[in-house]
Amino acid sequence: MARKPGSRAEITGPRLRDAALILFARHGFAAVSMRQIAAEIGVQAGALYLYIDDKQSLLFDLMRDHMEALLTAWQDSLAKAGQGANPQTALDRLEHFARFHIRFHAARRDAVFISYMELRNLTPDNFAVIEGLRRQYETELETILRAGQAEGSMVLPDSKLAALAIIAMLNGVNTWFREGGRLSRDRVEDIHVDMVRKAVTP
Amino acid sequence: MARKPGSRAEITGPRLRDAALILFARHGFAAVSMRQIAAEIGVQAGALYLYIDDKQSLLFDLMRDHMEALLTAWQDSLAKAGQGANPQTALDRLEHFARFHIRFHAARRDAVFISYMELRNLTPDNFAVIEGLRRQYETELETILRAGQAEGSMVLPDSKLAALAIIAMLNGVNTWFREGGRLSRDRVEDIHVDMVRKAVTP
DNA sequence: GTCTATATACTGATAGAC
DNA sequence: GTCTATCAGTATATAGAC
Repeated sequence: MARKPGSRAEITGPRLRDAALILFARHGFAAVSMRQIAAEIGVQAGALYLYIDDKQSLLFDLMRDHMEALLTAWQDSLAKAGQGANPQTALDRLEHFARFHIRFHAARRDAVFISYMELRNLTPDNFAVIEGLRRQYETELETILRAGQAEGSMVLPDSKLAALAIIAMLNGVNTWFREGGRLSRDRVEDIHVDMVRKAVTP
Repeated sequence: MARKPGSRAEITGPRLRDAALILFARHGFAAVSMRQIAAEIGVQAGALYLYIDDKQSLLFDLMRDHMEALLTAWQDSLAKAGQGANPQTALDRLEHFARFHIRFHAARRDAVFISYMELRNLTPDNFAVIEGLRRQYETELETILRAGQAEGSMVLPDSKLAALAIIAMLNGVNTWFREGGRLSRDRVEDIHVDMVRKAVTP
């Protein structure tokens, strides 16, 4: 009996992706071998190729899944916020975005890390796809900033640049925040929301 | 004659570091082979080991040199600004820091990239050294922010967190700014300075 | 579905000729 | 100072047994 007792195909695939995500985030895509991933989930290296085409498409799938989950979660969050009867101001929507961004990314640190750090390990075609998804997300914020300018509640010399700067600031949280540290997640969120609001108001 | 005509030891060492910096930034430390670096500067792989101990210490040296250059340049910039007779407000010093940060980093994109991205490829000992230098730099900004609070010109719930958030925002410039793009470097600088000032003022 | 075994190529680093 | 040659180890990916 070659098949290991208790082996189950329907869970090996997801476990492979989970293990790869963690290992890529920790050591980097190029530094992780297929053998390491296989060892992590208790199979031989050859068995991985039942679930993936090659190492490159494994990385690409992880990044695409993350970006699509991000965009979907944002749309869901928007829809939920829109259910209330009262219309939101652009500043409220900016705060909503900032809190969503910090929370979503804090819950998926490994995927975030990979999606920003391993872009250069994608083939040009795969890079273009991920880059497109990232732009889509940036545009969501930019739309809010433009609305704020139209309202007059925000003053921004360049809404595209402001969007990038705000996302960069919010992403910073991901590089150093640890649950259980000096500041609670809520406190970190509040402080960032405050700085972001002030940065865009007259 | 084994030695290549025109070979000069005094320039091969620096050329090795320059080539490694570019290749590591472009493809990642783990993805770059010693042979690639050697090919880039026109020598054989074995010859590299006349100038470095091993691949790890090559990475470490690049990162340490960058961080030390950053700290030295900041001290120089501070000294130059201090030569004027009039004392600077904390907000002026914050603006000075922001402009210095953007300019210094824009001029050394590859070194910056490596120093943030390849931390996980350092041995624990080497990591601790680089981390210490990075903290030193963060403390420079934090000192300015504390002075602003003492003056009353700034309102910050947490100066350490504010320092990290500001640096994160300023670092964002490095990931997308290209000379000759839609916005000039001065314009990008001005917009960031404006947002940073507003983010910390009451 | 997973195993073992293997093909082919490349890795970092060293030894010794010149 | 740089070369060639090489070592021992590892890489991705595949073939075929069970």
